[in-house]
Amino acid sequence: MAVTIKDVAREAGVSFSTVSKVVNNSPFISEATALRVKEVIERMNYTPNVRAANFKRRSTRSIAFLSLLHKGEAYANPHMFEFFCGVHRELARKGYSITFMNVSGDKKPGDTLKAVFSAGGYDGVIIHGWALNHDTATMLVKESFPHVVMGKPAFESQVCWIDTNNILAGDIAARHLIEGGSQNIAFIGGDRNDTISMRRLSGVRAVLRGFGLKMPESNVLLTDASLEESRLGAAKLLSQDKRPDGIICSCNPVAIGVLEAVREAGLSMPSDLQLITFDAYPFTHIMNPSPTVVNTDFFEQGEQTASQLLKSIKNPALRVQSYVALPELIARGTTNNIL
Amino acid sequence: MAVTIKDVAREAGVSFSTVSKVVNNSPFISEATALRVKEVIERMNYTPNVRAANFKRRSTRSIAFLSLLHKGEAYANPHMFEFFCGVHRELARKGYSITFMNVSGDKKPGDTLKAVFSAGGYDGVIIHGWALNHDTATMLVKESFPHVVMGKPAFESQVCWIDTNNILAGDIAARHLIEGGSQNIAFIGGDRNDTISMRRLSGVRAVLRGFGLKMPESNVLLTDASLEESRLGAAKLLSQDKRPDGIICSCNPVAIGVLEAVREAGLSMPSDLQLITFDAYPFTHIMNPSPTVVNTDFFEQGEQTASQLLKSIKNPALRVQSYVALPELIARGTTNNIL
DNA sequence: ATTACAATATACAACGTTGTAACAAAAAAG
DNA sequence: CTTTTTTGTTACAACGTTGTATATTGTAAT
Repeated sequence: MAVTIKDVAREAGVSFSTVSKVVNNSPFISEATALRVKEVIERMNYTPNVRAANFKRRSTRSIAFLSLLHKGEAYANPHMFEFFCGVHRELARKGYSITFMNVSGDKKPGDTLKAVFSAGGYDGVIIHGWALNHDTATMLVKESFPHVVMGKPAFESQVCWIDTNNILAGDIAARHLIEGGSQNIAFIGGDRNDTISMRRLSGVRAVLRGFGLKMPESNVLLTDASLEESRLGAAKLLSQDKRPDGIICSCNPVAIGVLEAVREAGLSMPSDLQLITFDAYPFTHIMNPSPTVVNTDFFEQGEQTASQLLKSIKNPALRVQSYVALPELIARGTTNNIL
Repeated sequence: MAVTIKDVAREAGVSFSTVSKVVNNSPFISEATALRVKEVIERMNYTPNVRAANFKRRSTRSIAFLSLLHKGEAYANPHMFEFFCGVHRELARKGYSITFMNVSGDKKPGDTLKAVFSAGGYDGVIIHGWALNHDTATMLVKESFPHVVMGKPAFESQVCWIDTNNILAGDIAARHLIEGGSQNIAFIGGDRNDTISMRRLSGVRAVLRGFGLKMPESNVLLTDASLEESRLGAAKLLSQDKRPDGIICSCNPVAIGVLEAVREAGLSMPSDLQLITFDAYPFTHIMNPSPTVVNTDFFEQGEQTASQLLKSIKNPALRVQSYVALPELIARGTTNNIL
């Protein structure tokens, strides 16, 4: 049998309430007693029973992290795990632990989420935007359960979310290409369902308008954002009469496809055309040429998300919907980098 | 106030023990009663209080996943997260949840681990070999706490571990190069502290011996396994008199460095020399040329680890130390792939 | 000396389950 | 018609904390 608070109390000659207070650093305990009790705790090798404490305190000091997860996810989507690392660090710093949950096994959407708040095991939840639909979002709001959604949902909703400013990211990308001399810019990315791609595109469009530049609709390729589709699309674009002198890729698989198409077309970057993409992907920096990117610090965004969640656990009335973590340009080999 | 088991009992006209048994699918309850109680549970929207249940049951049905974690980890080490995904799927299937913990913030090594088993919050632990030293391993064994270590520890120990057979992986790599015609094989990898690299090397050496081939010590480069060091090392190796016609790289950063050196030396693969590496890294398959790899399915290895842990939770006497997940050749563009 | 007031320490009732032992009822055996 | 066995249900004591209300002590002001 493990040593309990009562054993310590008996040994130290105090009541077990006192021991509890010492353990929880209550201010209503004199220095002297605290020291004495701590000595006994140390000597008897006492560790509080978290299960009992959780039960009594009605809080587990732990939050749930919900996301979609498939085999190969860590390779396909490392940004999400980097985000997770950030969340983790911030929560750990504040004494919270974090439980990872997969939504992709749900029979009905929202099953896992329902389990999270009804079961009483968690103080809050961080949920990936992809793992949320309109109904589950409404559920979240109605329960007024502490939460933060990673990524602005595609639909209108009252949930608290945190995201990168993708419109601004598009803005930065377009601006960089224009400064580097591009006039005839193309955009290759995901279709309507890919809201991130759409937001980046809208940022791009706004900048072009501002500079009085036109982007003909034939220069906007919305596909499934896969490597192969992008390669084919880019090849067609590059073979046409007035080929673009700047391409903005909505994400890395697209960029890699486009890079191949450029190589196959025998063109070189950045002299013949510039290319820019989003979210630095591991090892792309050693590619030749290495793509210029507009990057987001997902680790930092995770930290911010966690810190926001803790705030709203303390004050459940808090409602935040905001862009954090400004996107940042990393100029590399596929653009003319004017100072 | 949330609805408790007592409310349900009163409403259903049974004792609250009965409700508990219905909830836990005890066989000592008649079909009829069970049905009636379930109806009330449904109607009153009762969900058991996990905190109370955990406390009483002295089990949380949750396990801890300990690992080293730094900013950028998800990019540098996606295999670990893929492993984690596998662990997660298997545990979720069996109704266990999984809590992620970071060891890198420990003041003294073993602090987090100590918290895991003394605090009584977890039924078992999966710990990364890197996050373990000799002392903490001994602690783990002495506590006889259910655990599995990911990766065979570098030191002798009684802990339960699961790993890929890296000696076999080295064997497969060397064999493939020899079959492709290489006679003068080099190995570039991490130094003595990098046990994975060492095991792969020992597999390589055994095969060469078997084929009666020599690998001069000058062909074995043990560095920090970084991209840059490997590039420099390979460049030197390739400029020497009797340059190797086959290079085995201990991991991907090494391989990428070597690929650069080969390109810079104006050599082409696989005609001038063959190259092989380990653990398929995302997007390397689109590189030109794309490296041949001896791969491990980390997802599957995670699943096996989880399943092993659950077994040893049920039967704490179980002691397993084993290689699972056989390495598998993925022949790509840097080797002569003889059928 | 008495009273007032902090500052500390204690007593003890929760918290919501689960598991065990006790019990009742029905069925089977004598 | 009793006795035994089986099956289904109940009563209730834990589990180890925390927080609140209460008691005790020490110090300062009257």
